[in-house]
Amino acid sequence: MTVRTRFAPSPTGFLHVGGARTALFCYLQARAAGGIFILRIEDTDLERSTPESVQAILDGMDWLGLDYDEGPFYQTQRFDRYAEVTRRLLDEGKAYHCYCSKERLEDLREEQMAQGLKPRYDGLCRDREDTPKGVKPVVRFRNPRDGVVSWDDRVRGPITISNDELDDLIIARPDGSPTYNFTVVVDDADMAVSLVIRGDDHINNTPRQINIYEALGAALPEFAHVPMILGDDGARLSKRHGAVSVLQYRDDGYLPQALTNYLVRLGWSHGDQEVFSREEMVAAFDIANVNRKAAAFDSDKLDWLNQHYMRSLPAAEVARHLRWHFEKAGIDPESGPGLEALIGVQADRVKTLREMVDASRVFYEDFGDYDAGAAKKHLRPVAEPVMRALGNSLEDLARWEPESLDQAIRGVAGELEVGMGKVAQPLRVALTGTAASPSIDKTLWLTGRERSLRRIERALQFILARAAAGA
RNA sequence: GCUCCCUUCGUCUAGCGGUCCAGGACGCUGCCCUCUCAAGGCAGAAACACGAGUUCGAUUCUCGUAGGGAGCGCCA
Repeated sequence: MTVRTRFAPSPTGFLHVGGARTALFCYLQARAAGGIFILRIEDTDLERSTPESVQAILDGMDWLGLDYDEGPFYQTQRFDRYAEVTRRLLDEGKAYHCYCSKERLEDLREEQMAQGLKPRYDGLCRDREDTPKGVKPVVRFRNPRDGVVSWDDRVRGPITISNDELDDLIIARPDGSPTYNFTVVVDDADMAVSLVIRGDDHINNTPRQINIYEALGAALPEFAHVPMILGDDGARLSKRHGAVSVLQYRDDGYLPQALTNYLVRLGWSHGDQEVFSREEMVAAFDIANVNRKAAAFDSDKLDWLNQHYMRSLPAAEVARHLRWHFEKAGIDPESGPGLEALIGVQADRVKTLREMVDASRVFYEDFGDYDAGAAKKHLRPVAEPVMRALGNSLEDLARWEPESLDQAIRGVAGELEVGMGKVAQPLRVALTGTAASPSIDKTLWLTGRERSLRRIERALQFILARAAAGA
C-alpha cells in the first residue's frame, strides 16, 4: 500500500513555523516512502477563512520547496459530498437530528462544570421520536456509549480513550454546513490518506474521528501527532507572540534551505548530524523518531544554519535569492560587483541575506556622511600622505584583483614606514564611511577602481577641510 | 473541574540497564589568528525535575509527586 500523507491547514492566518514543520514532516514522510503528499485547504469556516491566507499558505509551501502531488483541494468545494455522507449516516441511524437550543447547551455546560464534570452533550435528542416544528436541527453523530478507542500513535505510542469521555458531536449545522471533525474524516477517507500527521492539539479529536471512520466503514489511517513549537522564551507561540509567517523569514533574509533544515531538527535528530540536504532528510527522516515534547524555537541556531547555507550552497543559488533582496531594497545589482563575487566575500560576515544587502549597499551606491566616530579617529591629518600615496599607487595598478591590491597597500605601508593599520583603517573609512568592512583588499576589489579613487579623493578633501577648520 | 499528553546542559538533542563523574550542536566565556568587523582554530563553564520501587546495577523499566502543555464549540 502506498503511503499517502496530507497537510491540511485552515486559511485563517498565515503559514507559521509550526504549520511549516508539520507540512515538512508530511512531505518527508511521503517522499521517504515514495508515496503521495496531498495539500488540502480546510476552509469550512467561512467567517474566518480568507483568500489572502490561502495565497500565503500556497506561497509559503512554494518558498519552502514543499511540492505536493495532489491538491490543493478545498473543502468548500466538497459540501455536496459531506451532505451525501451526512444523509447516509442519518439513514443508517448513525446520526440524528438534535433540536436543542444553544442556550440549553450553554446551561448544560455550565451546570456540568459546576459539578466538576467534563462538559458534554447529554444525548437528549439521541432517541427523540418527534420532530419539533419551527426549529432547524443540527445533525449529531451517534457516538458509541461503551468501550474504548485505541490507536498506536506513530509519535506518541499507544493511546486509549474511553468512549464515555466522548459525546455526540455535531457534524452538520442547521444550514447543513459540515463541521471539522466530520469533514476531516470524510476527506481523509475519500483521499485514501494512510498516515495523518498533525499537531498534537488534535490528539483529543482523534478518538471521535476514529468512531466516525468506523461508522463509515472506512479503513483507518495511522496517526502521528507532533508536538507544537514554543517561542524563544519557551512560551507558546501565538499571533501576538512570536508566531510569524514563514514568508517573514524569507523577507528577513533567510534561505529556505536553512529554515527547513532548522525545522527538521526541531524535535527530530539523526545521530549527531546537524546539516541535512533535502535528499539527506528524505533518506533519514522517519516520523516515528520525532520527539514527544514541545520544542522552543532558537533563532540563534537558525542564524547559524542560515550563514552555513549562504557559505556552502552554490553561489548561483544564493545569488538567486540575494537578487530578490536587492530588488526589494531598491538596489540595482548591475551597478556594482557581481553577486556571486559579493557572496564569496560577505557570506562569512553576516547572518542573513538582508544583512548582506545592508552591508553591501556601499559597493553599489554612494554613501552619505562618514560615521562620525570612524572619521574622527581615522581621517586625521596624519592620514593625508597615506591617502595621496594610495591614490597614486592604485590609479595605475595593472590588475584590480585582491592579490595585487593587497600588494599595493602593503607597498604603501612599507614606503611610508607605517603599520598596516595606519593604512587600512583610513582607507576603509574612505571607501565605506565606516570602520568595519571586509578585508581591505576585498573591499577595494568590490568597490571597483573608479569608485575607489573617487572616494579616496573625497576623503583627502575631507581631511584637508578638517585641517583647515581646525587650524 | 474533568480527560489526555510532556519532563537530559540556557536552547535543539544523543542515550534505548552496566560503554555516562552523560556525547554532539547553537549560544556563552577565554586564548590564538588579525588591517576593522566577522569567519576560523583551540580550550572551558553548563543537564539526567523530585521521591519511592524493580534490579547485583538505573538517565534508561514501574508507580507516585511536582511542574508544564493540550483538549473539553453549531473553530479548525
